[in-house]
Amino acid sequence: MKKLPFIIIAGPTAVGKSKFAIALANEINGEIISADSMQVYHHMNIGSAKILPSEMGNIPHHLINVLDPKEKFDVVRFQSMAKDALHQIYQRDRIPIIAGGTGFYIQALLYDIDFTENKEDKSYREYLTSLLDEHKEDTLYDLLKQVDPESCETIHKNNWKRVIRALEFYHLTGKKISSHNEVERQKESPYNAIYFVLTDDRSNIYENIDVRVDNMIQDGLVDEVKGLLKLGCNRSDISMQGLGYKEIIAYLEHEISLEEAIYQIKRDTRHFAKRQLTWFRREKNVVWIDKQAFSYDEKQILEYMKDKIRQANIC
RNA sequence: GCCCAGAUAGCUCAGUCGGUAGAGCAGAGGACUGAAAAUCCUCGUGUCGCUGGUUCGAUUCCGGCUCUGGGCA
Repeated sequence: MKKLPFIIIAGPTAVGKSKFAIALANEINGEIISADSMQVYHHMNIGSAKILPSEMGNIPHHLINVLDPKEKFDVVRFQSMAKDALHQIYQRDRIPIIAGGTGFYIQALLYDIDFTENKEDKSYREYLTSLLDEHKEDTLYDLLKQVDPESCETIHKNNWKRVIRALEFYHLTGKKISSHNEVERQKESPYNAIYFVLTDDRSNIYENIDVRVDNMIQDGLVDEVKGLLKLGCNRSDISMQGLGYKEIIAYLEHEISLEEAIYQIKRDTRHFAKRQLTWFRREKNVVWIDKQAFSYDEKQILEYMKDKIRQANIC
């Protein structure tokens, strides 16, 4: 049975992924699935650097503007929504192009990682978090040592989110997350995929970020955040943990100056871009596209992508 | 013009009771399998402003100079 086609265009923030995704979609009869944890939300246009409907051409975009900012969004939800979108696209006999910067989400979809094992248990997570609040992180780590010592070898003591998740996983399934991960890691993708990572000279990426953040402020980021607060959003919402949102909230609550908020957004976005690159570097079989190596010639880059897609016999 | 305080890593600064120096931030690398725009780990040699002097030895003490703040005229 022939595997289904699956094209990924990833890369750090502000390299211009969406533009290439649209251009490619036009040429190969594609539709775009966004792999972005913030662009899924309504009312978060400026800070998430969402493309405007007018920029989408006639290309259908999935997973953009589909959730209320009060709603939770995570890998599992992404995976299930993205799979729905995939089925629709295959039914129309078109090619899915997964575009975005959230490597974790892309991985979950590409390898069809299994997350279905358990339901949620809020009270247990709350209990674990309360240990943290009482500064009993040693107790937390000791719990994990008893239950899943292998995980303690890979999860650092200070990484409380992962320590809590590992404990939670054991609590809910009676199995070690370390062995679960071991199994999932072996998985081969069910798709006939090609994984492009668009990149650029580091200093150019950083410059683009600075310019982009300044533009966001000019375009009214502060008002956008004010509006979100009026809708009832607050710091505890996942959506409000996004870059540009948490800092502006801190500014609006008089914790920092606007100047400081802008500085932090730029700095943290730079850190984020760096982390994204770390992720893609360790991903296997990635086709790197350094814009500089193509002298920033978009046509040339597009041709290169099409060649690679043909060579890989994707479509 | 005079007085005072500074001058040390890209930035902000600490320190060396004289034996050539260290934090935070920035920056770099890494991890990540139900918060991922999240969370976490690792990495610090630089004419210690310039120039004389004292000393076995000065970035550290003393003098002069330059620059930067602040004050007095």
